[in-house]
Amino acid sequence: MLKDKIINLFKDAIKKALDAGELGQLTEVPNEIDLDKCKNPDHGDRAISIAMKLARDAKMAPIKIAEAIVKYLDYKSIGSVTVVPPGFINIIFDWNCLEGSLVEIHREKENFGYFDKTKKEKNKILVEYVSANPTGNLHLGHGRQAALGSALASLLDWAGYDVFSEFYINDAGVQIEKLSASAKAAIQIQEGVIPESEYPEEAYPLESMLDVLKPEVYSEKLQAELDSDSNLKTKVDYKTLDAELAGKIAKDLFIDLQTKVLGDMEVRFDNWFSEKENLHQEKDNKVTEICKILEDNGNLYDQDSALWFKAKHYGDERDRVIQKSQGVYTYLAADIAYHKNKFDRGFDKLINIWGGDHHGQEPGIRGAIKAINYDPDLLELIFIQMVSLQKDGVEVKMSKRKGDIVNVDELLEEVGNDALRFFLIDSQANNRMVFDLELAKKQDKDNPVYYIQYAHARAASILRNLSSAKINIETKEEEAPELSEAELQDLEKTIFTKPNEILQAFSGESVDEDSLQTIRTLILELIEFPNVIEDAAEIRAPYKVSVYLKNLASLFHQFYNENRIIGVSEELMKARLSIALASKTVIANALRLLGISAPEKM
RNA sequence: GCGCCCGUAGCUCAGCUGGAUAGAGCAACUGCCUUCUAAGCAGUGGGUCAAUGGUUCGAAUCCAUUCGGGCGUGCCA
Repeated sequence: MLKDKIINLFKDAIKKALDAGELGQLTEVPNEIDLDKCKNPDHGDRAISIAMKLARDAKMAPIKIAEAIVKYLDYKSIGSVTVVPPGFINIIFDWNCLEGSLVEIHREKENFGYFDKTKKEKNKILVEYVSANPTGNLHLGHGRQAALGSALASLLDWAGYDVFSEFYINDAGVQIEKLSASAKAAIQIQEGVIPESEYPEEAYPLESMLDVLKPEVYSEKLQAELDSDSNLKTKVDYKTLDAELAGKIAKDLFIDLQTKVLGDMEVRFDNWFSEKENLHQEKDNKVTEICKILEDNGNLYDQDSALWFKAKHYGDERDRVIQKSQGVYTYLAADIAYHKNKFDRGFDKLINIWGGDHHGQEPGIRGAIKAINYDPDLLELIFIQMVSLQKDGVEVKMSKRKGDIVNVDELLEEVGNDALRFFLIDSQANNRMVFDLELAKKQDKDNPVYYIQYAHARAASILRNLSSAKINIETKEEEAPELSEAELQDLEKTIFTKPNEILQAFSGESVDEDSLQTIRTLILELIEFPNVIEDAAEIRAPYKVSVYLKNLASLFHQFYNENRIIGVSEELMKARLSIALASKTVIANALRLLGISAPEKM
């Protein structure tokens, strides 16, 4: 990568300047040197501000440091540099250098930006996200977690991590009991056994139960259950319906529904981790085991006939109940067991994506991890704040209250996956966001998804048109295509591997300065892609990729408008084509990373 | 009350591990289609970076305090 090359050149220069004793009291080469973008293109392509940062330690004026560094800098292979007060070192790349980077994009194609996994140590990451209870459909909040979580998993994968994604199914405990009561009542209402007025108050919304518990579905499942259970051919008796069975059916239906909705969002997990099956087994119960470990460590105590974990000792604001007085374990107990299980599977890093309203649980789980002698620093929590929906200009707050839920599948149907994912990814996780329904539905330039996809489609259409025959408007005769199929196939070999020829075409033509600057800016942005991935992965921020894409698309449209490709000299055509195709490659890669389609035609 | 998060253009947001003149998109207004997709481009207007103080060569960015908003503060999950 060009960036690494430049940083290394600067490190070498600083080392030489140090050895020559020209950097004052500075004693060592800095570990980190940032390569900054220039806000003003007149300043150059990239800037280094290390001289200002070293000024304090060196006890020298920044500009003197910059001059000393440049004196030893071998910049010939990248271009030219200038030193500007108060101490910026500005870099202007020469064409060959930019061209070399373009060739790299063409060479790597769909792998451009994808980092080698063998180069990273300690790179096994588990990303757990969504983890909705199997007691209802997925609402917009889950949708944001799904979009961001899957985009993050993908981003980390691109950045060279070995990513494993997981959905924790919370299929044990009180919410399942509540689901059972809800499901039983919902079925009995539909069978006329009880009136709707008798639907329990402390139950999940009836409407959401009715969504999955349809007569033809539950009757078949109940009958199947009955048949497998006995040899008697009896009919289902809805009056004596077993709540647990009704709950199990509802749970399975909700898991199926969630799986389908997530699949429609291009969200797939490596593992669906069932709490019930993995932690609450009859034999070798992991939750009781965790309590025993905590007890042996002296981290538990009895009070009011409940078992308490000494969370306060580990930094929480108070102690937490782990087993209620009636003997039931709390959510925390299972969660500790789950985290122990994750650690025991040998990941180097655990990332949990939680709803922002769960942030109060962080000290508790961290404390517990410490209490069972695992390293809480390996656990990273990402909190995703609420999404509110804007409809007809009015903001409707999302909450779990009855009737106020907007489900992901409805949104998917309304705006499509590309727009849904993009909008949900395109903002920082720990900021609340507003989902503008009308904007997401728009299929025009106002909608950033279409704007980006359109850039890709435009690039694709150039390629298509190059190799297809044209009809002359005046003579109505068919003319030969610009490139034959064979030439098109050969494109990469013929125009993309000769670094000294591609961009020189521009200097031979009467290309105006603005157009050249557009091209420079576009190429610089294209080769920025791997850096964007690295930076975004580092701070776990997929939205950086979407922000990058919007900017890149804008630069491409600008380029497209200023530079015709078909109908110019062959030299110029190839030079421009190489840029258009590199753009197509990078846009496609970035969209793929985000789980959004890159259409060839729109 | 305490804890966490947020506050940048009318709206939605970038920029925040300190760097050069604070940027996009939408909305408003003005140009550009006989030429590769106008789902586009070019241009104009729009700011007390919530406020105050501090740190320093330099602060939207870091620190403190204040104000405003959200969430949390259960033997719920």
